[in-house]
Amino acid sequence: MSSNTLGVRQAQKQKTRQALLEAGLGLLEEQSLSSLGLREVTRVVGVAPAAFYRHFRDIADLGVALVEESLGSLHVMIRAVLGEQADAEEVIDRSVEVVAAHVRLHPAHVRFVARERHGGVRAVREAIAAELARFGDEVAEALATQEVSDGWSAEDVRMLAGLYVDHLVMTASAFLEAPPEEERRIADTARRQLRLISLGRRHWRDA
Amino acid sequence: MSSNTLGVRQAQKQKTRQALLEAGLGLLEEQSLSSLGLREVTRVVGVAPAAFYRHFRDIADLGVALVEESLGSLHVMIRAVLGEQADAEEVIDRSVEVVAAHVRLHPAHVRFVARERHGGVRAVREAIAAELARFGDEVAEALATQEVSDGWSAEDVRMLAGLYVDHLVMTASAFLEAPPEEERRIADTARRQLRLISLGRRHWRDA
DNA sequence: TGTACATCAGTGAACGCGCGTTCACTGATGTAC
DNA sequence: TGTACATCAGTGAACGCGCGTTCACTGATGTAC
Repeated sequence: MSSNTLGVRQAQKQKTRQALLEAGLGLLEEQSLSSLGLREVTRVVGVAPAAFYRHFRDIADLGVALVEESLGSLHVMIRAVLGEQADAEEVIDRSVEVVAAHVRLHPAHVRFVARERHGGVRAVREAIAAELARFGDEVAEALATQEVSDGWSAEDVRMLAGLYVDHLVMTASAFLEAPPEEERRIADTARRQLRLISLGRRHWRDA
Repeated sequence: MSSNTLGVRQAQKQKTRQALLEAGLGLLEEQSLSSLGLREVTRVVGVAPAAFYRHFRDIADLGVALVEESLGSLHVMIRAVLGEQADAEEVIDRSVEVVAAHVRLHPAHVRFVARERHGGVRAVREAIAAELARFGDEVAEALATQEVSDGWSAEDVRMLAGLYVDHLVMTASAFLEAPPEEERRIADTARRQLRLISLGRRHWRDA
């Protein structure tokens, strides 16, 4: 075993773990984490129920792992959008496009986060809250560097970031639940809402 | 049996039905509807499991009944706040107070709506969506009568109403999850967010 | 008011089933020499 | 390179348990006369 590759055993273990995560995510499209069964998950993967315990303490533990997998990618994505110095209108258009694309690419992850954000498993709720708070901090950081934020208190910038994060989650979940023919309408509403928020932002200092 | 009172039998049936709803709501504080068991509910009420079927077809059916109970009262409440012609700042303060009071008074109902809005039971998700859409329509109606909305398209007013409804649900759920000492901070953030939205609203026509 | 019959909310026993967890095990992979 | 031993991911059988649903029933309430 070389130093930079996993041994065959480790690699196989990771593969099984990943398969359990994917099976769980798939089964969660039609139920909540608090009703997901350990045997259901292992049945889909094709391993014995007892094998589950080699990877997770229980289903809640698997849920926490899914949180990291689901929200890890968001950071990079939105920072790329917000980081660019561009016209406000362009940033709004790109943001909504990025959200729509993300939902199309990772529907199960998005559903998982929306569903379990207020779901019945405390550990998972807390993991999502922590991850979204971290995400909000990053958005705030990006917003703070923009000209429009001159003279804003850190608290106010963070409040605005919270508004954006909540709006993002709402929009993503709206894309998810809607039939394809409603996608344009949802994107349009999301853009107008962002435009209104952006307008309020530009007049915040004068108020 | 007189014409305006229920017979003893009907009255007793309603009492049991209500007890089942309350027991279900109580049990949902620590789990999701999709894992709630019919036997759990009847056990709390103290009736035989089979008695459940005299009132609901299954647990999803009980969930739909809980939606109506949970969201029926909102309409009256917020219309009272928005109906008054008052200073924007006053309306914001009163709105946040009303939400905080509602959460304090009906925490279980609020938790239920937040949790099952994106939960694992389709019929309940759809019932909540329909109820919130109806609520959004009412808010839009109230907004349309205000001076600030002069020159707004119906679509734009509805978009703004959606923003308010989502914000309300988010704020209610934030109050719910937070410890008492954070209530002031949450209320403060909610007020500032509403202030920013209100600001964007006032400048919408000029944009 | 009194009687005879109908209704129906709630009972309690029974059913087959899938659940989470435990345990000693197997056999491929890893390590030391 | 070859050998002897250690590790440990996954097995398969077993357990006790609570689940949703069915059914014929009981007895209080309701209705007709």
